[in-house]
Amino acid sequence: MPNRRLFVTTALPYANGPFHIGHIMEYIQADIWVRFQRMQGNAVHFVGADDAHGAPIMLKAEKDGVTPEALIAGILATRPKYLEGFHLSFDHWHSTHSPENVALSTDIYRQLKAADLIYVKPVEQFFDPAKQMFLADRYIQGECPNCHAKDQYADACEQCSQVNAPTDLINPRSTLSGTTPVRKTSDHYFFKLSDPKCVAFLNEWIGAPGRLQSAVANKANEWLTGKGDRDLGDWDISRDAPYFGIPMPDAPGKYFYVWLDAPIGYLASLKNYFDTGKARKNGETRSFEEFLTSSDVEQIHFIGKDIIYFHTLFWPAMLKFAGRKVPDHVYVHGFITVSGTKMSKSRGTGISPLRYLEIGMNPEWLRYYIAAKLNSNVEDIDFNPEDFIARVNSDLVGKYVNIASRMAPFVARFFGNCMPALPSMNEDSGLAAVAKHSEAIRAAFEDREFGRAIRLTMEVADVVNAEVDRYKPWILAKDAATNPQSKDRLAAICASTLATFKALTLFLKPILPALTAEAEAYLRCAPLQWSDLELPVRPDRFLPAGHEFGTFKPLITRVDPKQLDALFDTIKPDANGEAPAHTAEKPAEKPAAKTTISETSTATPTEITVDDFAKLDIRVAKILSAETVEGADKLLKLTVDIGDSQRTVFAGIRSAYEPDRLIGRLTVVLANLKPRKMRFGLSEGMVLAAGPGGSDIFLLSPDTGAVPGMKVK
RNA sequence: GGCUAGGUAGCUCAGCUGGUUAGAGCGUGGCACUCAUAAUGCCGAGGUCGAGGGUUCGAGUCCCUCCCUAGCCA
Repeated sequence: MPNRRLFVTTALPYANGPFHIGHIMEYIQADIWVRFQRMQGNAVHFVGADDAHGAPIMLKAEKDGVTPEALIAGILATRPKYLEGFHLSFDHWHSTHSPENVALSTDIYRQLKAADLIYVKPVEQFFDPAKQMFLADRYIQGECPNCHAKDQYADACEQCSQVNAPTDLINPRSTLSGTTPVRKTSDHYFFKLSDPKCVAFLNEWIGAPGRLQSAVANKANEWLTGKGDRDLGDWDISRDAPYFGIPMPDAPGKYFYVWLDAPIGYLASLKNYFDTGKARKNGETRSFEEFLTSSDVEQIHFIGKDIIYFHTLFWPAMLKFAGRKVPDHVYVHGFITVSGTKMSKSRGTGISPLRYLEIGMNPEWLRYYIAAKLNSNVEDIDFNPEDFIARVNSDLVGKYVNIASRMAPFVARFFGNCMPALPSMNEDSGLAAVAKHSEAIRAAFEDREFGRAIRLTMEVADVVNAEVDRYKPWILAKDAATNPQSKDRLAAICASTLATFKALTLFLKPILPALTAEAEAYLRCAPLQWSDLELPVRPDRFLPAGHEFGTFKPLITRVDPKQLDALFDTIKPDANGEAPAHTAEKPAEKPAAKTTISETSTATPTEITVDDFAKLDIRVAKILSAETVEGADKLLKLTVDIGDSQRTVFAGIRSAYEPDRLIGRLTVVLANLKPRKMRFGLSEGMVLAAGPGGSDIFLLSPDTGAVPGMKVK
């Protein structure tokens, strides 16, 4: 019988694009914890789902010329290759756009209404007459009333950082249609979070010892008590048609705000998991409703720090007053940065998890590295390429795998590839270190202190490597065939080391499922469970004498710095087709300046399809003018004719070309590169050139006969 | 601006309820070893613990002020 029954979720990713590294980090964190729980013999039901509703998806689908359903189905189809690729052991993956979610959302809403926590209030908002829809703040731009900066969104102005209401903006316009929005009133439905019974409940829920990390509880409390500069407000849960979402019952033309049905998607996914029989296969015989209402089930959500508000206030309150089970824990993590810079999808920085897999990098390297940096705090972690290489290569290859690797030849040669008997256990042996640390390692996993778990595990590895050095088995091997004393000592060190290796394999198993499966194959043991390691360690039971090993083969390869170059070299455009702001003119400025490891990049770019290539609008262009740029010693400002229009392009070719020589000549330009604002003006494309830089830069030219505007294909 | 966190060796991070000369890994300098995926072991250098006050017999650890970083403000 399992000791604990856990219902574990990760935050639902928005279905308007593929996973980014932040999603993968969260899933790795949750997956390690889940695998650890399973190794403890606990029953875990680990589910995820796509968050598929809301205006952004509706609008993106419209832009792409597809239905929202087709858009989210396409995204849903991309999920498995990531989940499998990074060994993420979800038991089920579903979508908020599902019958289960409609039923659950509707039901929960009705319960909240019955509990007298829903009311209607007219709200005046901007309305786009062209699109016939209300506009969320992010779709309105205008002039800042304070500093008069143009094209500012409501909220904080980029120039003067004054916070503006959308209705304060001067000359507001809809970014969807470009028209001037009008004010319009409509009824909105509100969830009465400020109701005393909600507040009382949340106070108790947030304050329950051990429920939330202390920093999270502090923050939630601050919101709850209005200790910041704003009181606790009620929650607007309706949106007017047109909206891609779940229709509200008894309210024609109204839909649930996406954030209402999104967390309910946790339950919808679980329900589908039950209804399709997967829960039963996973050992849970009760029905969905029975399971969820039973007090022995722990409901645990892993989320990022950006969505604490929803998960510590609305979500528990909704569940509570809909008469449902409330979350037992919400575990919050920070963001992942890359070389100290914040990840940005639109700027194309960060690491593409797909590219990571495509260029053949081992997913367990990333799992290990992320685990090594994670703790239970809400702290950002940084992906540092040099650090990544050092940790993975020295810990996994140099320490852990090396232990088996240096013993395997002796065992095969002198002991028939079988475990020798372990005569006695020294104070400073690897196994003594195992005994000393195993409980702390277990506790660290439980507490999501993965960095500590790894530190302690590597301490054991250090001890056993030192032990091998003291015994010097390579010297013993010289006369072990004829000298029984040497052979005994050799047996002792082999046995101690291999038993320790097995324990290390167990410790690393939640983090490195595939690698440790290989190690288990070498050890010829059943899948390791935490209970295999009884304390005090009994080598005769943990790894008995006479047990035969498999053939040892290298378990993992080292990270090649060139792979990291390849990872950062060509950052793929994201699903929106937005290319990263790479421009030919400033090769030295790209992040690779910090992230390049090897001097010469010989990375092989991944294959792309014809469709990928078709996204590039490469054209023949005629250079109409060329001039130097004041204050930029590498740049030339070019005006080019690309057939249907003229463009200004800044190109970093000054070191190789005199401006006068360029005027009138033909070259090749990437015309649909996202315009980039530079200090000297807007660059609206990229001139294509080859060469390492300096005086060795060579502009491309078409053969005679080409005219400006011709597309390269 | 208010609030919540964080600022410890070149890098990444530990330091529990205050207690002797502040730790680890990586990197780095030297030595040893050669079984092992040039892996391993030993020795060393390297920190005014963001700054300044205060409490205390004693503070990285508690209190106050300030500086910097990240995030939240629905």
